[in-house]
Amino acid sequence: MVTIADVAQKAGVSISTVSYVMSGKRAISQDTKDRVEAAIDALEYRPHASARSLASRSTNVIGLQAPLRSGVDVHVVMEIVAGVVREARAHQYDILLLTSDDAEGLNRAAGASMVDALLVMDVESDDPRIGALRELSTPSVLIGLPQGGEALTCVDFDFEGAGALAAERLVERGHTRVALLGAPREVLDRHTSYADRLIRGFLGACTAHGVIGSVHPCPNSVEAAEVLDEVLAADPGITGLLIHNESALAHVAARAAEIGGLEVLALSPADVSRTVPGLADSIEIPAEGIGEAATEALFALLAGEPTPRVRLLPPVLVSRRDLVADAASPDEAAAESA
Amino acid sequence: MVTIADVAQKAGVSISTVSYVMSGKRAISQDTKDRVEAAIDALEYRPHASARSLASRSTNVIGLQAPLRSGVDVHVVMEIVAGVVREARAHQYDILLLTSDDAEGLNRAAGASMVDALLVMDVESDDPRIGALRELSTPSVLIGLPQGGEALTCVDFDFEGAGALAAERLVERGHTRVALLGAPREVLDRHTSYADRLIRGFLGACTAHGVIGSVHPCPNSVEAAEVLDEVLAADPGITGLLIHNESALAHVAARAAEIGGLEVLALSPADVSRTVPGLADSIEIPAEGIGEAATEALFALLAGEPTPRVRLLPPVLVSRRDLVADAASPDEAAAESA
DNA sequence: GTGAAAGCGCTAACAT
DNA sequence: ATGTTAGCGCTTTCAC
Repeated sequence: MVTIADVAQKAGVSISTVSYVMSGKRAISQDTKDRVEAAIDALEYRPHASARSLASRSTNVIGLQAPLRSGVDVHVVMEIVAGVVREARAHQYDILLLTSDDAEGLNRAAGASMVDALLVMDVESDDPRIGALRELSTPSVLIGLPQGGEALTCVDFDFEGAGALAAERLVERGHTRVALLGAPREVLDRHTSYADRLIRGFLGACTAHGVIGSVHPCPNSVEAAEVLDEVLAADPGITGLLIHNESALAHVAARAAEIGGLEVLALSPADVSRTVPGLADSIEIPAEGIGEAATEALFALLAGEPTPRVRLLPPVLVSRRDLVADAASPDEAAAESA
Repeated sequence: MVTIADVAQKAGVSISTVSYVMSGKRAISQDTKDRVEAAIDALEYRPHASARSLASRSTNVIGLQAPLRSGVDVHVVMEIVAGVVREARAHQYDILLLTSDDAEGLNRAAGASMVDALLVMDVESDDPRIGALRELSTPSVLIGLPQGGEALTCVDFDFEGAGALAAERLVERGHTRVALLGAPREVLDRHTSYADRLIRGFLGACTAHGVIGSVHPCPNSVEAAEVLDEVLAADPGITGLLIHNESALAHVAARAAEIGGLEVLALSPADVSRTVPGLADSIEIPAEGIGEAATEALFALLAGEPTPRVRLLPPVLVSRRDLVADAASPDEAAAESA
């Protein structure tokens, strides 16, 4: 293995000079710098990550707890992770995917100094990890917005606002009875932060506008279509729907088209809703943007820069026409909707 | 921060004794061991990962390159990763999710001694990373089975066998013209290893049995149903179908049911095909098992144990009846099909 | 502008 | 059965 001493020797300088050339933490003559860099290239020197982190007390690694369990919208999770990864790479950081998704996993990673910071996904409204994070001196960001989490930095999509926006839109279009077909029962039962907030926003706006809104769990499968049947059987007056379930979306939309007289709004990543016919407007979940924003916030924390304790990405209503235009020419459509 | 010296002092022993108590690498009297363990608990001591890895020359971290790009079956990727994570945790390893998915990313992780081993997903038939891995002394396992990859350890599902099994099954059921609706065009164009092998197995068996088989790329959306229309328009004699595309599956199956006279076989994770009605038999992709098997192989390599250079998980045909029974009572059905 | 050397916290010889 | 100590490869004072 090539060490910094090998580089120093080859360049005819001291070890510390090599270190300073790499870090740029002190002025180096151009000549020396050139020789050192030549030696680094020639030897294909790669600093030993552990040695560096032991000496510098930082790892350039972010710990990430991501939900690999079932029930979650797999697409959304993947895109969030992709956003995290992209932003991390831009800062020369790597991602440690923590293998245990509880509070102990966070303590372990932080306690063993494996990471500089922690990113926690899929936070539940009352999550035991929140307490653990608060005790830790390791900076952290939650992707989600739990009840007692206000002491921590939280980044997420504004699900409450999205629920309200959807309800208002349906009201605007003349519907007086509306329903939210949401996550599967297991996710609702777990009181996943986003599901709770979406429901709150949706029902709140319904109440505010004096329309009747209802919420229904929805399985991740074709049976979702049957849920729609049941919902309509129970209340045939329902004409406006909001679907927040990636795997159910196409099935429910298809069934709604068969039935007729229904307006279906989707809440999903743009690339998912774009492929589903029969939708009216849709609200985009900027999944990759969430991952990016959360990671940005983490770096701000790490840099000691001021960061808002809560950042919610705003919901945007996209009309079906724009969605189609989007697919044809992304740039124009983006400019238009801006 | 609590260090090993703090523990040693509190327990009244030397630091090496503490180290040996933790590693179990030499005999320690029960009394000493008790005192050390008490001190560790009392101080909540966590060994510094970098210090340990610098001294021991191993990190207890596996580097993973996972495809976060589009086109792949997101479910399958997530389940494979879940399998990797589970198996890694069982061995006290963590996962470093590499943020660049090229050969340089592998060189960087290995060169900087960030990982003890590498796991590479989504390998293409002719992948530049194969050469990079071969140069590296870091052990690695590919999830996939590329052309020139035989020098490396490869673990995957036997897609070629699955293609053949599917074709044979369709032949058995009397079909003489069969079609494979597979991955989206972008995946086929990339010559992703699994797509290539599936096609080879499917068409090979067709030829062997003297039936006419064809292969069609399939978009990840409802338009998949239209692909089916086109395929049948081009050759109305086709009566047997194999679908290998998670997001297209439900749509194609639904359209096939409308059309009638078709037999649809699915190749997908069990929990996906289970939710789709109208399927005949299905072949399960044991996604989590792939991740597990690959990680097992990696640990065998790490331990210097002999490992087969190629391990392919065998395809199993599951009849629709068992799928349904499965959902009702997993244990019984498992026993039955065993 | 550069070098020497003292750690960072641990493991694993080499002691006894 | 336990202790002493020399590194592991780097960063960062201090010194010039």
